[in-house]
Amino acid sequence: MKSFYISTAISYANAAPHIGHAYEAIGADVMARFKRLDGYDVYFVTGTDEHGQKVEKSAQLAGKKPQQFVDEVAALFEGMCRSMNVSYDQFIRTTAESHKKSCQAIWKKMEEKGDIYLNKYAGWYSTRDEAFYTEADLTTLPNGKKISTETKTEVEWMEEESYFFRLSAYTDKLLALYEQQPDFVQPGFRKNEVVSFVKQGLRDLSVSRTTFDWGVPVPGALKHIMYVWVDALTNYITALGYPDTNAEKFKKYWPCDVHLIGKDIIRFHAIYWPAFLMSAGIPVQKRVFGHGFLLTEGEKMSKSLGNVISPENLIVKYGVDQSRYALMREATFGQDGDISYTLMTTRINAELANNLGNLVQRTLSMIAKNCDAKVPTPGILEDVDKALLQKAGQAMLVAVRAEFEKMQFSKAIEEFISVSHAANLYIDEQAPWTLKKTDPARMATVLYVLAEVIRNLGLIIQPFTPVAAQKILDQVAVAANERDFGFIGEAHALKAGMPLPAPSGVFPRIIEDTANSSGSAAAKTA
RNA sequence: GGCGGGGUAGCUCAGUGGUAGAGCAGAGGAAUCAUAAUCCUUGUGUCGCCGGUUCAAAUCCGGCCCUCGCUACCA
Repeated sequence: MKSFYISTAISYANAAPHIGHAYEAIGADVMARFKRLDGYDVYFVTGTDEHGQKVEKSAQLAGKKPQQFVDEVAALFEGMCRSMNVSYDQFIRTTAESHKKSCQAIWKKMEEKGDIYLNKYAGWYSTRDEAFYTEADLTTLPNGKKISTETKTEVEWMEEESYFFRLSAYTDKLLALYEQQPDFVQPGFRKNEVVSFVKQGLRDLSVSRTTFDWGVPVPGALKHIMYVWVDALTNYITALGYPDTNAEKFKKYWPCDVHLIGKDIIRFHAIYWPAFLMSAGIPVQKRVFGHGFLLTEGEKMSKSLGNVISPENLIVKYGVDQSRYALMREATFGQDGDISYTLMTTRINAELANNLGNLVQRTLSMIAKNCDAKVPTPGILEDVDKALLQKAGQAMLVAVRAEFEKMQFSKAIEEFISVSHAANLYIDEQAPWTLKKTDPARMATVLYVLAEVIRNLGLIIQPFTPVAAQKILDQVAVAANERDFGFIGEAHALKAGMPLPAPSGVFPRIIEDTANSSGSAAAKTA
């Protein structure tokens, strides 16, 4: 069985999860579910990045021990994933003992390779910004003092003993990697950015700190704490059992098929991480996909603007499946996307409720009333019937699969929504309510074809709306073990005469409370 | 400043040489099985601006304007 390993970035555990975390987790989940249904042995990892100075400080501010603090934050992230029905196989935390061992092991490998050396890290440091600046970022004032051009804060020259990673030695190897694996960084425009960055030439990377304690100690130099990115990136192999490269999971799933991350951390994943892996003698991952950010009405969400759309609010307003669908549908994955309650409500109503939900409802209720609540017995299929079945069968799977390969989830949705539209058109043209009086046998054929289309649609939507999909499949009496994509298409068509349960609505229309359109409209129950 | 994207119907976008397209929103109609859902019809838009190449340009070339991203050690 082909394997497929997908990871999200591990979320930095200094604050509670927000919609961006949910977006990434759902994107990875949709992909993971698709691959499982499409016959892959999938391993899906998400988790939290719990070390570093910021966590240490946030814990202090909260009056808590760092470990207690991250325990609580990690629980929030895990809870968010569960509430969004994210089917991860492992939730990894960087404070786990196994992870420290893994980090120290990869460090030693890089050291053995000769890529780690001790030196001084020196630069212009702003205490207020907690950041180093390069000469180019600074403005010299008339009095000779230097300030950050952007933040206007004063900087001072700092020197700190630090271990360095010989990143400069990997410039050519990385460029060769991007050349040999054209899809290594996606979307393509991100790859261009990465390549042009690397082409400038890479400087060695400071990979340890001595100014705080909350992290993984450098082996043999305990006052040094590993730079958080060495720590964080290594989670992807810790999760598979590293440093035991003979571990069953490691052998089965590494190299990772896709690291799904936000566009802001592409450099770490597309440059540092493969360099670390090459240094440590570990095969590099196959792909890095940087998704965009969610905006609302063209603006960043922020508490001060009061325009924050939270995962919890989405679930309350729309339900889990609909929220997942709206997020995956509204934005082109890879680019920034604009979401708002207005846009999402419109989308959910137009596509899930009116188009797909109503197709299921109108078909199944006709079958319940006119076909003895059983899968109708079809007569000879006409060309229109065959055409629709074909469109809803293998052809749909092939088209959707092609979009998943590119992680173009919104396009994948368009593919099956167009099938649903075709089915609605077919009903209107065939008018089974008229055939009921003129040609009941033909009516049975039409309703059979529709039920079969609904079966295929129920199968294909599972990655996006897993719960609703199960309800639909239950309503057309599809056995629990016949719900993977191998069952899409005519070879596994519904058997006439199977008794069907009473139909009930799956995707209710969202009724906006006009008095408070941005807040708490309720979904009418079906 | 350098490099790279974009600028097409009210909105989101597709369209890389040959009479401008889709979805949503709006308007009209049909139908009535269904979640006031469905289906059909309906788009005269200076295709950012100026100039050039061509029989022919949204599509190629040059210039300009606007906008977005990247331009290393917080993550």
